[in-house]
Amino acid sequence: LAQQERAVRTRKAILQAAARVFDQRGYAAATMSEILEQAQVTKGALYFHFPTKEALAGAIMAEQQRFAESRWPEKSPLQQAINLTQHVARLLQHDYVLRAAIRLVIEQGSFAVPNPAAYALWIQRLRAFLDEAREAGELRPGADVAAAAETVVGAFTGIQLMDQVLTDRHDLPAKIANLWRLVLPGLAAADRIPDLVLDEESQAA
Amino acid sequence: LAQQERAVRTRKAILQAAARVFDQRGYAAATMSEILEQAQVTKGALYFHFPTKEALAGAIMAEQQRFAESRWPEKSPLQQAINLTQHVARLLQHDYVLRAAIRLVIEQGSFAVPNPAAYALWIQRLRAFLDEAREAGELRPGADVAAAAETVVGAFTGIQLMDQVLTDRHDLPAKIANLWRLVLPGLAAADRIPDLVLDEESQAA
Amino acid sequence: LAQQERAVRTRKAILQAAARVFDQRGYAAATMSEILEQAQVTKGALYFHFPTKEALAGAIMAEQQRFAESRWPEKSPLQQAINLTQHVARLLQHDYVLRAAIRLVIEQGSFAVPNPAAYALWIQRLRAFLDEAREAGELRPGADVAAAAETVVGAFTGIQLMDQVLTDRHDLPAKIANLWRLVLPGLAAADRIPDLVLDEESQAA
Amino acid sequence: LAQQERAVRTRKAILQAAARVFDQRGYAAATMSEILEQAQVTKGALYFHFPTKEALAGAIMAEQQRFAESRWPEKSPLQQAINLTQHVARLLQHDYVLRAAIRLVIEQGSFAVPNPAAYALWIQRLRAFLDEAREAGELRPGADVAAAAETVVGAFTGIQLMDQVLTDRHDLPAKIANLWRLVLPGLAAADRIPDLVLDEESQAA
DNA sequence: ACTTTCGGGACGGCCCGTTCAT
DNA sequence: ATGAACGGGCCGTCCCGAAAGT
Repeated sequence: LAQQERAVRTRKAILQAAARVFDQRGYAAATMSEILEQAQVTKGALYFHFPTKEALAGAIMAEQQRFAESRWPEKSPLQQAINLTQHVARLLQHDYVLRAAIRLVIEQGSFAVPNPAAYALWIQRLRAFLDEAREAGELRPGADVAAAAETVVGAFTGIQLMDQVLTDRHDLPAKIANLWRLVLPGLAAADRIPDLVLDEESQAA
Repeated sequence: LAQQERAVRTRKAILQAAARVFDQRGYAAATMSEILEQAQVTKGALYFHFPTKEALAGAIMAEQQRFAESRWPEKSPLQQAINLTQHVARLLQHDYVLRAAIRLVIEQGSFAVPNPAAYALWIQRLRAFLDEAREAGELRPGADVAAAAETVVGAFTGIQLMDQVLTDRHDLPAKIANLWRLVLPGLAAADRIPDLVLDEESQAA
Repeated sequence: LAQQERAVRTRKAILQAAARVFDQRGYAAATMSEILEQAQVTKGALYFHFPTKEALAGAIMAEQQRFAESRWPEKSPLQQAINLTQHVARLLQHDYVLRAAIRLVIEQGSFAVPNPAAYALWIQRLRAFLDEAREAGELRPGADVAAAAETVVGAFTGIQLMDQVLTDRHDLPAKIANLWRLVLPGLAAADRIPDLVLDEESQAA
Repeated sequence: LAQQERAVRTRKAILQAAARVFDQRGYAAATMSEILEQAQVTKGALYFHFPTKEALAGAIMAEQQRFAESRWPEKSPLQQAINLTQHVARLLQHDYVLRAAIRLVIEQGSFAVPNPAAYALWIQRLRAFLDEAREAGELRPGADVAAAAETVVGAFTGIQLMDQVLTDRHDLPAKIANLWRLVLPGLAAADRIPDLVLDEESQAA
C-alpha cells in the first residue's frame, strides 16, 4: 500500500512532465527522454505506467474531461456559457495539462485516428447552456443554437492558438471577451446583453 | 537558361510534395525521405534547393503571401472581407500549399522562433476592408474594427482546424458562413446585412 | 549485478574495436558503423556506454594513463628511462588501444580542444627518471633535464610515426635504440654509457 | 594566353585554400566545400584542376619538394644540416602549404597507399650533409650517419607535432635547437661543436 | 507490484565527394 | 567553368523490450 502511494506519485509526476513537454513541443517532437528527465523517473518506471507514447498522450487528453465539468450555480445560462470559456481561458495561461490536452486534440490526426469526441464534448457543454438560455428567453429569436455552439468552440480554439504566438496567451481573457462582444448581438436578446459580464478579471480590476 | 527552367520545375515539385507531407503529418513528423519520395527527386536535388528542413518549411510559409493578395473589384468592402475568407476556405479544401502553410504557421513555435507576421498579414488585410467599410457607412456605430479583424482571423483559424477533424473540411464554407452570420449583427449596420452574400457556393446551388 | 558484468564486457569490446578502427583510420575517417561491426554490438549498446564519438575517443585517450605506470625495480634510473620507451615501443607493435591513444592525442586539435596534458604525462614521467639519474650521478654535468625529457618524448612520437609508414613499426625498438645511442653522449656521464642496455630484445637474441 | 594566366591563378588559389583547410582539419575532416569557399572558386573550377580530393592532397604533398631544395653557400656541412631544419622550423610557423604537406604525409596511410618517399626525401637530404661533414672531418669517429639522419628526421617530425599542441609552434626553433644540443655530442667531433649556431634567430636577438 | 540497467535496431536530418548537361 | 543533381553514408536519437532486482 505504501508501494501504491509511491506509484500514484510517480504516475502524476510523469503526467505533468509529459504535459509540459507535449505542450511545448507537440506530440511528434516531444521525446520520451525529455519527459523522463523532467519527471525524474527512469525508463522502466515510465513504461510500466504507460506502455507507449501514444498511451501517454491519450491519458493527457482524457484529463480534459475534468475541466469541462465546472459549473457556477444560480447564474443566467448565458452568463454560464461565457464563464465557462473565460474559466478555460484563464486555466490555459497556467495549467500545463489543459494546454497539452488541447494541443494534442488539435494534432490528433497526425498520431492517431482523429476523434471528434474531444470537440464534441465542448460543443455539447456549450450547447446545453444555450438551450437553457433559450428557454429562459435570453436568446435572440432567430438564433441557431447548434451553429453558434460549434462556431464559438472553433473560434475559441483558434483565438487561443493565435494568442499564444502573439502574446504568449497573456491577454487571452481579453481576447475571449472581444469574441463575446462581437458575437452576442447575433446571439442574445438585446435587452440581456448589458447585464452580462464578459471578463471577470477586468471587472475585478 | 534551359537548365534553369528545369531547376524551377524541380523546386516547384519539392515545394508541392513538401506541402502535402507537412499538411498531413505536421512539421515534426514529416520526414525528408517522404518528401523526396513524393517529389520524385533525389536527396542532392532537395538539399541544393533547400539547405534544411526548416528552410523548406519557411519557403512554404512564405507562399502564403500569394494567397492574401486576391481582390474582387467593385464590391462593397464588407462583402470583400467575406469573400476573402470564403475564397481561402475553398482553397483550403484542395490547395496543399495553403493548407501546409497554415498548419506550419500554427506549429511555428515548435521548430522556429514564433513569428507573428504570419497572423499579422491576414489581420491587416481584413482590417483594411473593415476600415473601408466604416468609411462607406457599412458598419454598426460602436464596432471596434481592430478587435473584429483579430477575432475573425483567430476564429477562422480554429474553425478550419476543427472542421478538418469533424468533416475533413467538406463543409468549411458553410461553417464560415455560420461564423459571419453570428458575427455580422455585432459588426455591420443592420440595414446592410440582408444584402451580403455569406456563401457564394450555396448561392450558386 | 549479474547484468552489470555483461555491461563491463560490452564496454570493453567497444573500446577495443574503437581502438582498432581509430588506429587504422584516424578520428575523422573512423565511422561508428565500422566500430559497431567490429565490436559485434548494436548502436543502442554503444550509445548507452558512450554518448558521442568524441566521448569514445576521450575514453581511449584516457586509457593511456595505464601504460605510463609501469616500473622496473632496482635498475639504474637512466636504464629505467630507456626501458620505459622500449616497453612502449614494443607495446605499440601489438596493442591497439595504446596505438589508437597515441594517434588520437596527435590528432586531438582537429576534433576537440587540444589538451597538452597527454604529452605532459609522458614528459613528467621521463623527467622524474632523469632527475633521479642526476642525483645518482649518472648524468653528464651540463645536461638540461627538462629539455631532454621534452625532446625525447617528441622524438619518440615522431620516430614511431615515421616507422609506421616505413616498416609498419616492425623495427621500432631498433629505431628507439638508435635514438638513445645518438642522445646518450649528450645526456649521460660518459662512464655510465657502456653499461646501459638500449634494446633488451636484440640483447636476448 | 590570358586564359592560361587566369587558370594559373585559380590553381594557386585552390592549392592555398586547400592547404589551409587540410592543415587545420586533416585530410578526412577537410571538406571540398570549405576549400571551395575559401578559394572563392566554383565546384566546376576545382574539379577541372583536380579530379579528386586525393589528387588535391597529392599536389600539396608534392609541393614539399620545393622546400627541401634550399641551400646556403660556403657554410660547414654540419651547419647546413642544422640550418635546413631551422629553416623548415621557421617556415612551419607561417607557411600553410608546408604545414599541410607535412600533416598529409603523416596521415597518408589513412587515405592512400603509404609512400615512404616523402620521408626518404628529407632523410636523404640530411644524410647528404652528414656525408659531406664526415669527409670534412666534422663528425665524431664512430657516428652512424644513416641512423642519425633517420633519427633526426623522425625526431623533427614529432617535436613539431608536439609543439603544435603545446605552444601552437611559437617556440619551435628553440625546441629544434634543443634537439641539436642533445644530439651533437653523439654526432659531431667535440672540437667543432662550439662553432655551430643552433638557432640563428636567438642569435640575432 | 514497481523500478532499474542495459540493449536493440530502425530511421532521422544532413552533408559529402562527385558527375553531367550546358 | 557553372549550376544542378546524385545517392551513399554519417552520427545520433528515438521508442521500446528484456532481465533482473527491490
